[in-house]
Amino acid sequence: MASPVRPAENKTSAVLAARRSLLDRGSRSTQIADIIRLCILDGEFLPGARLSEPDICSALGVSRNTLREAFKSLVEERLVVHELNRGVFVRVPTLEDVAELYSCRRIVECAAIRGVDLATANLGALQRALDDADALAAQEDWTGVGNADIDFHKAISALNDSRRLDRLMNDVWNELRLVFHVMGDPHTFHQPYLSRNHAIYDAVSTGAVVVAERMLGEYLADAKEQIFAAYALLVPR
Amino acid sequence: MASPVRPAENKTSAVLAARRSLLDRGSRSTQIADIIRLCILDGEFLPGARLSEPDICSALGVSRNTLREAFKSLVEERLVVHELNRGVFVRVPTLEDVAELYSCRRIVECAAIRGVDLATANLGALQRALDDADALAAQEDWTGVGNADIDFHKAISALNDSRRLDRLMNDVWNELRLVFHVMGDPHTFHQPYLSRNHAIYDAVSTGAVVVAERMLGEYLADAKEQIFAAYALLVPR
DNA sequence: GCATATTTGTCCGTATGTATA
DNA sequence: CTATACATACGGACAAATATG
Repeated sequence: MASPVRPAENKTSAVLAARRSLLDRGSRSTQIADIIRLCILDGEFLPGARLSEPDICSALGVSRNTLREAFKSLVEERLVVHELNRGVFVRVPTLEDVAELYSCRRIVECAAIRGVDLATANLGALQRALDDADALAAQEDWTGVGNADIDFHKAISALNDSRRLDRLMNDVWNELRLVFHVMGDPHTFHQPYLSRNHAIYDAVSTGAVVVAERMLGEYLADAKEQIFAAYALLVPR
Repeated sequence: MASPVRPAENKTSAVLAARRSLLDRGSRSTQIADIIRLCILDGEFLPGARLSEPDICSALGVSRNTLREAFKSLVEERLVVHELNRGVFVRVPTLEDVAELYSCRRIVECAAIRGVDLATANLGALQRALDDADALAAQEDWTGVGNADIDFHKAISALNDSRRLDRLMNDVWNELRLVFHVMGDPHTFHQPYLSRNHAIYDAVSTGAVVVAERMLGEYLADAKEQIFAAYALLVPR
């Protein structure tokens, strides 16, 4: 049986490993897409902002071809929109988008709860997200609480055990981040829901899946209503 | 009411209209992606096939840059896979992919049935797909029956009234087409399920959504089992 | 195992069309 | 309306990786 760590063949292996961590992630266009994605999610590029090809090319030191390949990926992820002959812009989600985002959450998260098998399911990620949220709430780090809330609900979706649905929900949360960026102060929205996450977890972990699914459905309906009302004041139509 | 053909303002309008029909669909890379997508779905490029840049460039008369942008979209749609420094290949779905495909179908289609509101829902598309399937079955056009089966189940998903989920399921069906292409004779799988589609429709349209959802769940479990068993003989692992 | 040919990854220059100040 | 800036698309170039004989 192979040892988990092979003896180094020569002194370059460390160097190669270091390069791996940078280059193994894929082609340059993939790396560029990763960088721009982070800038958008962090709010450095806000919804509606134009992503100028010449500016970003010179800033990142890549050619237009490479950048345009990166844009294609981001368009498919719905983080940016491409207007023919006008360029690429960070997406500004519509009210309808918000409604659909919460439809997705309801369908996928509720299906995960409903289908949970306590004999095989690993609830550790849920427990961990709740612990994180509690600790961060004690420090009054509400941004951290918001992120832990997201982790908790991503962990719920992950109970479906489907890489494909994980990817869908990742895209959903990314687009919700755009919504939060439009609304300005994002994470205060999550704080009041912390105790409801605890209640949902308790219900699931004790096998009361029907109760848990109902609570989750109400949670999402309330959250959607709150976001929807606030967002309606900020976007046209 | 506007005439379907507006009076020509000048002689160039016809030329412009002709160009529109080609160009209005988006950038050239988008058009190229559309063409390649159709080739893959039609089985002209089979799973595992390599998509050579020089070959396709010369065949379609576009530059490599444009083609590579098209590839990026198709990668994101999961129709092709990109291997660094090796090129682009039509995806060969794994057994696990098949399982996840049917997980998605179960979750999204069952949610659609469960959430249906007969007061507002439009079941016309379901009825139409069933009528088509019946007519085609009478002609023993089993490929047509298969396509009508797909239409019926896409129409079920569409009851969720979410563009986002429609897109997800479109990608799911595209990937299932890859599975069918690997299996050779695809559409005979659909034929035995025709009567079960009728039963599901009857249950939904009479308001028996709980019954309908159970029947749909069993339908999908059976279909998954059949495909899974056949596919396991054809792909490694 | 090696030398060669092919293919990919990336950049640059440029011509053309489109949008905007 | 003109001028400017920008996006679109092409073709050529070269290094690096891969496939082939």
